[in-house]
Amino acid sequence: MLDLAILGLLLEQEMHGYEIRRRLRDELGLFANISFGSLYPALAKLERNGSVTVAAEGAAPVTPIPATGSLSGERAGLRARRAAGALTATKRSRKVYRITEAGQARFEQLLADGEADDARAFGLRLAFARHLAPTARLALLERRRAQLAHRLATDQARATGERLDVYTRSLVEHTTESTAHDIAWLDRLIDAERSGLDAGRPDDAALQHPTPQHQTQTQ
Amino acid sequence: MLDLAILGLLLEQEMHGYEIRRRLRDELGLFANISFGSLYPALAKLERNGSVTVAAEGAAPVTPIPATGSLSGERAGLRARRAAGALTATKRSRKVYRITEAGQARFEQLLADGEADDARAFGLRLAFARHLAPTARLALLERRRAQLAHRLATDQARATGERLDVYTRSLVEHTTESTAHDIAWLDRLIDAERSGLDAGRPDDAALQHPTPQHQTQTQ
DNA sequence: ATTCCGATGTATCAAGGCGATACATCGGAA
DNA sequence: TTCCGATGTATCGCCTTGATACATCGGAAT
Repeated sequence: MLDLAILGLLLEQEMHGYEIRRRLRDELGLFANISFGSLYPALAKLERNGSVTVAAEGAAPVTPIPATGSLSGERAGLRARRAAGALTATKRSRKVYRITEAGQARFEQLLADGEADDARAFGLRLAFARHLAPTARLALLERRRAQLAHRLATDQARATGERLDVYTRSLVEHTTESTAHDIAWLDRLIDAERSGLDAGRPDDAALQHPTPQHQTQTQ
Repeated sequence: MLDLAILGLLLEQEMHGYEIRRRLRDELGLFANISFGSLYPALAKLERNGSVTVAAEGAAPVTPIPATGSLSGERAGLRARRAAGALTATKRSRKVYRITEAGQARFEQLLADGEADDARAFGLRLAFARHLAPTARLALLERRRAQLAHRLATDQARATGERLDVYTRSLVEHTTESTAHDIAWLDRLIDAERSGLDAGRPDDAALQHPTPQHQTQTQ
């Protein structure tokens, strides 16, 4: 899940961890704050399995870590070292990540494999929907719509059936409205998507069966 | 977080784990499916710290299985007993939990301590809002409103500033709309809450704010 | 009638996300 | 000068999730 976000960003340009987080927060808005406790392990894992490589930067900070038995080393230590002019005058440590071909393949697989489309995963996939084939894009939207429609049904059943106190009832009703709102939005997206399909490839649009053999694309 | 949900349900009546899950799913709708991997550890922890007690089970008219001479009748009950090889053919194993006074105190503390009001936590607190004092209830709503107002501001900035592709833009815009919708809902709840305060305790209402209308006090 | 199956019920495990914290460097404000 | 906040990498403990295992019960299909 986080892998998808990371690879999707690296697809456009290489960058380091901190910036991945910033982009996710400032541009996508998806996931206000990805925690570093998620981000760095994810990057390490992606590097391990060959999806990304490190194009090192700023020379690694050589200062070998004193293998913390006691972390009591305080800022005093830092200050003293700097004052003493102790070197390690290295650059800022920074690891710039670049996506590999294996990583691109992994990205496409994660993007298409539509399991578990919760709100987060769906939002993420939609944000990268431009990398999907038109039919896959449509499938994504319709899958999500089906899920929401199902949820709407159970929510409405709950709202009508139970005897709830004022606050719970208000919550349930508002949840139902929100879901309906989401569905309406998806319907607009689906319509737009279908129009695009009709315009671009009238043959495919007319056919229910894909038959992707003779796609004379105008791409 | 889950503790709050569990204690809140046990407040009304004692029940066992599976039913807690069912109630959360069917009645509250909050958290479609709380996983057992969350539920049982949480119950164990609550029992350990004295918030709940187990009103042991197995009971019910049993018909203790006229054993066919073999061990087949003693498969019942508790794993410890099985390990010990003891016999006692009890009923289905079922642990009914009951909230203690310490648990009630814990519930009230969790409900009031409004840290970290994400959508889940807020929904949960609202579902139990009837257990809050009117002023605390109002505070809960206003805290949530402030958070959403802040988010709306940053979302709008994002929507106007960046150059985004069609899908991302649609996502951002829809997110913004949804947040605005949520805020409008909260405003209705807040107004209703203030009316209640005014009617019930005009003194308190006078102390709240000079103006009956709240305004966007973000930033 | 017996067998099979789905609902009920408790429990654990691996994977992963999150918040807090540590460590480290730099530029600018006080 | 000193202190502070932004940038930057990394780890730890806690919690949630999804999958899985085990066990029992009532009813439907054979």
